[in-house]
Amino acid sequence: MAKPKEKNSELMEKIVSLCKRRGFIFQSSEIYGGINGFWDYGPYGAELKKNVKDYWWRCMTRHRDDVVGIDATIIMHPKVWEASGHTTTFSDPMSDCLLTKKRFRSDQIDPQDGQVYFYSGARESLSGKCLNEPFSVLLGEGKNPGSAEKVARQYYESRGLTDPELILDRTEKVLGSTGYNPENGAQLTEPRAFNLMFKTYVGPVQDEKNVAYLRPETAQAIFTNFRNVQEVSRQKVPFGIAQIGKAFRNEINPRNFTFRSREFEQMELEFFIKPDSVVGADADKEPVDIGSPAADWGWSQWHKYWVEQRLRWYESIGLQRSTLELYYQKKEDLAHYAKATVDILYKFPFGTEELEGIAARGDYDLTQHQNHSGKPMDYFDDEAKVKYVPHVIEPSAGVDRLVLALICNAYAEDEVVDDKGKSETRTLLRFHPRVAPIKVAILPLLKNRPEIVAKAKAVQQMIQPFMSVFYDESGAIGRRYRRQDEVGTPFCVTIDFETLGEGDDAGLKETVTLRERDSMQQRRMAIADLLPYLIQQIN
RNA sequence: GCGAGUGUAGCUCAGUUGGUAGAGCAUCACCUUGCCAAGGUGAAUGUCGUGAGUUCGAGCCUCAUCACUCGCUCCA
Repeated sequence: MAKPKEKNSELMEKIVSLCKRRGFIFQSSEIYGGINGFWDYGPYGAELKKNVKDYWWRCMTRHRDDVVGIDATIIMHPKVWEASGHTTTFSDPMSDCLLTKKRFRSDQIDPQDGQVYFYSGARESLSGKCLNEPFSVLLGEGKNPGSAEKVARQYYESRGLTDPELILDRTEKVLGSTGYNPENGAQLTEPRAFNLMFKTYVGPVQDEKNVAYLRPETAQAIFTNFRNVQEVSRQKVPFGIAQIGKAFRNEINPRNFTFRSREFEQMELEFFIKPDSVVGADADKEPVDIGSPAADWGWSQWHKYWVEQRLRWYESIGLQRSTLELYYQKKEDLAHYAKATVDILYKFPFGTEELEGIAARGDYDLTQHQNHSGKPMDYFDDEAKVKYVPHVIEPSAGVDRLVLALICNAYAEDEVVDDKGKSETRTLLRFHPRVAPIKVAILPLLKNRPEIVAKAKAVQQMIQPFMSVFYDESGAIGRRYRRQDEVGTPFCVTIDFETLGEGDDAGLKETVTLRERDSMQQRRMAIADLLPYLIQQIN
């Protein structure tokens, strides 16, 4: 099994290298040695990411009657995070075993009773070298005292002493201690808080009263704005509020390129629905048509609907269903308030990992904010003539993860055989035209023919207002095609003598060669048809 | 956070037992080139991750630090 893994990490290295080389993704603050968990997007990466966000926004808000968008601040009132539960759940106390270095969540260690052996240090019997480092071991009831000594000796050996003689300070009976490794009795470090939220201070004075946090998710601003938005948009439940924005988490260990970053961007929708009791929904009933919402849908049907909507969306930007996996979170793993959560995973080279989570969260969030703020979050339903706190379905996607998935998915190495029969590798990114950073490259066949160059520039100017265009006149035409392949440009347009009406076939005047990236096929197209064709391809 | 590994030009890497740095590709200019890269000529490029130490002298040795990769851990 080691072999495919190695192959995958090689693939990942090639992708990372391409990202750097062609200007998709750079390490943040690189000239200062970089900073762990932060990444920048270069020219092509920024275009790609922007295309992804724009397309999500278009599909989720503008193309729908029942979703509106907001754009909220990153820093919010600290009570927001108390209500959401992040202040408590995002700071787990952790302790490490001094001997094995294994890490424990302090609140999950079973309390133990027994005798604690306190050592003040140890000395080497041969050299007399002394180490005055205190260490203690908890000996469970009815255990051989020798085992405590054994653990202590191992500890001092790990600190560089050979054949250490223990210096016992004292022993003490304890009850319900969580300060020792339940597996070997070795002392744990003091619990340290692992606060996953970035802390900052509002105002110039750094006082505990001014503490605020950078949001760990964008969703909470949707809940806090629920009443405002519902009123001004004149939306009726069911309806949704969408938002795209930065979020921050002090990840313990950022990994896998941009996949787990400390600063990242989310695309979140909170879709508010009527409680099942109001519509008389049966959670076990399958929706008749998963694509068309019905009046009697409850949380279960809406949840399935959004999973399907999101899958279709991923397909529409080139992530085939075969590259995705659905993970239905197990009951015991669900947060206590969640009714169901489905993760959409992508098969990355480094493993199958989450792109988006679609959670049915009941009325937990609005109720929490209602309780903490004292402001009503309920909604009067004109049709049903009842008041209720809406329930919510939350499709929450990571933009940076998706961008990385799109790059991984697009990366391909083709074997191409040239006319001399020599085979070579063609590296390309098969981006869907919708997300490709450059839509079309304009290439004059020869750069030393002013008429061709002038015509190419005219074509460029015609297209430029409508999409990202790249003009390139340097080097052989084949090389320029390959350069575009490597950044995923779906179309190349070449201007030649025929375009000018100077070729053998005068009928080709005002036509260009349109070369398609994936098939490398070329065809002749009238300049007049070019723009409508391209616009249709990228929308 | 722990353990192991890596860090030399934009990228991939070479650099002998310590003697003030090289290749290929890429880039730029000019020429060439009539549709799938790597033809010619020329040019630019690095405080060898960063900081300290040992040394007459460090890319090479020592320590620290930062970043990346892998494994553990973590992942509301």
